[in-house]
Amino acid sequence: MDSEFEKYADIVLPLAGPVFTFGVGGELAARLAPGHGVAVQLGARKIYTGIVWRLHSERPACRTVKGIERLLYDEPLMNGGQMRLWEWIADYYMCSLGEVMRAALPSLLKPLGFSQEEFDLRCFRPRTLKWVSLAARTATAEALNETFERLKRAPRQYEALIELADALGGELFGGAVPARRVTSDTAVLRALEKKGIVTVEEREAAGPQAVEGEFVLPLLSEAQQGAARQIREQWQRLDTVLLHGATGSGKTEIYITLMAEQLAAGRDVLMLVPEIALTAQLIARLRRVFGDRVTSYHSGLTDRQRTETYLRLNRSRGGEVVVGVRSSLFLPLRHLGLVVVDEEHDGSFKQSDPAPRYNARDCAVVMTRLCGCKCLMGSATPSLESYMNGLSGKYGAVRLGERYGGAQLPRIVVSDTLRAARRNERRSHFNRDLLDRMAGALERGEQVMLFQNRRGFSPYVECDDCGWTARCPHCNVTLTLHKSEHALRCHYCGYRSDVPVRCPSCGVGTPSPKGFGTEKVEDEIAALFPRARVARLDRDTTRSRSGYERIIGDFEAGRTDILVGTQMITKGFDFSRVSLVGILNADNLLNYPDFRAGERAFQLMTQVAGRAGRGQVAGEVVIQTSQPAHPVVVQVVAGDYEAMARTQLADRQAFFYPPYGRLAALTLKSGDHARLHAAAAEFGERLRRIFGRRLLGPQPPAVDRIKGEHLLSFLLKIEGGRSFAQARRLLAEEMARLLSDARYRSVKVVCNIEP
DNA sequence: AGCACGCCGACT
DNA sequence: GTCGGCGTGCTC
Repeated sequence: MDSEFEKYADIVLPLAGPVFTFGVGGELAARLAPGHGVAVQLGARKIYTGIVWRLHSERPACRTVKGIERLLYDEPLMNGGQMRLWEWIADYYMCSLGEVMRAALPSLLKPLGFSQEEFDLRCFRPRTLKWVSLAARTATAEALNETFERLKRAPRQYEALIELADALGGELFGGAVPARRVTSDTAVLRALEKKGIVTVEEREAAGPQAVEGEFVLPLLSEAQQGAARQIREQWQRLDTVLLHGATGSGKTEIYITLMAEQLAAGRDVLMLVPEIALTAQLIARLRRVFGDRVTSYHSGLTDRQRTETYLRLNRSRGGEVVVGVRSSLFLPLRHLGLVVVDEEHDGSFKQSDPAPRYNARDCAVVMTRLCGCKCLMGSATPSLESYMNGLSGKYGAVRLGERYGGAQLPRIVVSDTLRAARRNERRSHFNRDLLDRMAGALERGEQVMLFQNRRGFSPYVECDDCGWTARCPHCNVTLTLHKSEHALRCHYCGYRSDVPVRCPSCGVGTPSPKGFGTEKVEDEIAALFPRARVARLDRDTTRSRSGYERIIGDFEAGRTDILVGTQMITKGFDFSRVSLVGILNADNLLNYPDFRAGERAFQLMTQVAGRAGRGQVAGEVVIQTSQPAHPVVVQVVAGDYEAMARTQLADRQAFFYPPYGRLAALTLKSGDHARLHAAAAEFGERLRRIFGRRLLGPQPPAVDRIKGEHLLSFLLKIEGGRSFAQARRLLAEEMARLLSDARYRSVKVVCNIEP
């Protein structure tokens, strides 16, 4: 096998490991190019998909070098810009190219670990259609007439031939039509083929074709036109611009206008959105403007659909509009002119598990350099990182003030839960302030949204006698009660158990639900407003894609009056009949133990508040909290983003948190508690010798046992001005040293860059 | 990812 | 005595 190849190819395989080098021989040597998808054998018998990364003539230093099995597609699966992006991600986020490959390619394009025969079956094959044409010797008027004579005794074939002649019109020779226009019976077709009357060929089913023609662009208000003009101006000097515009100020119309300009120049546009949740309404809107050019890409599609999209875009000649979640960053658009990152502050652009732990928003900025495109970020509540980049001049910054279409910003009321309780103005989890307003809104035929940042019925159950709480056997967390399932569930590992009737600890008391989640809110609201139609939107009710669409559809059409939900309801929905939004418990947003808690609480509350009063009715928002004087609450009420940014940035600066420093979060995991601690102590000591006080930890994270593994974490803060690249290099060296230590074999290390 | 290799527990 | 559990390490 190892007959010394003249050429070698570094192949990226979808594994955590390094690239492997395979030999290139025979006719492949002339055809193979970087970016090509190939099949290679790894180990004794399994076949894997790989990407040709680099061609060279250095024989790797290993015993045997295998040859590449075969080329999978004639065209390379990715272009140079894409390859440089993968490399940047692997370097910056400290992962392998193989891990990037896993995130980047739909799985039909990367079958892995199958036997030869199985592999061929799993490989993507484009859908084909049968096309029929007249065989050469039948393709004249006389020959055809003779053939009809011959077929008198086969009426079905006769009929099919008539259909074919009809469909071909004058073009008897060389013309072809889809087989189903001729006959629906494949036996008839086969008979005709066997007699040599027609020829049948498989043709790849044509994907959607880009349409030409004018776009019907939205009319921009004066403020919007001004913003669009400023963005264009800023793009003269800078690749990335942040558009900071209040909810409902009409950012989407600006995106559309700027997107259209790119399309007119023959370039592609990519629009990144936080979740599929958001895409439906947006896609519909974009389709009204750009028609069939719009393609969506998200996890709700089948693998085949994603693969078809990938391959179609790979061949596209420009003019594509792609709307998608973070992984659409990897789609092979060759003429990328603009990446729009909508709701850029949203945390779901960052993948936290598994590797690559990349942030698609930050990658979009890098892509401006790698692909020569522009980036436009939009948010009503920009991340402090982006805001700061706008201030410092690294990004352009454009502010869009007023609400679109004359709609008023909602009035925000803070309702003190402790005071309400003291005055006996609280029924279960609702202050009278909120209930009265809800009653009013419902009476006027308006809709209400209630936000509770916790799913399930109650986050824990506790014995009233002895204080026992139900806990997960695999994770160090309490189990959440899901009443409709009659089960306790772990939100970390999915463990389920029955709800105990008697306390398993003291055997006397009864465990009762404490705290509240969306399910309980739904229950109680239904009891308090028996005539209202209540629905719930969270991860539990949207397991199935149809569930999600039904709930949203019902609410949109007014078949539901009150919608209770988690973060899911905060994102970009445009329901014109919602006049009241309630934030049921702002406390657990404000008290979240994280340096971003303040920023996130502001963003979340502002985003939820933005759901109210988007139509003609004025909107109102009620925030229930025990800390009405909390600065973040005050800033939300005043709609004062800048004040929030000032106070939060002051805190960040004092402790070198982003944007004044960069973070790497390290987590050590092991089933063996003692070994974990020993490894962490040693690892920590070595890192501290390098990084000094820039290293925090080891400390147990908020949840220090997940799926039976104990966790310890470190946080590395590299202040601005110090080389983060150098820090990552040193960190990688220490991680490698820890991994190679035989004593700590069972310990795993996860590194999350800019968590 | 898959698989072979290797070292400790309940069975024919 | 062996079958088999999964922890560990390697695959060009």
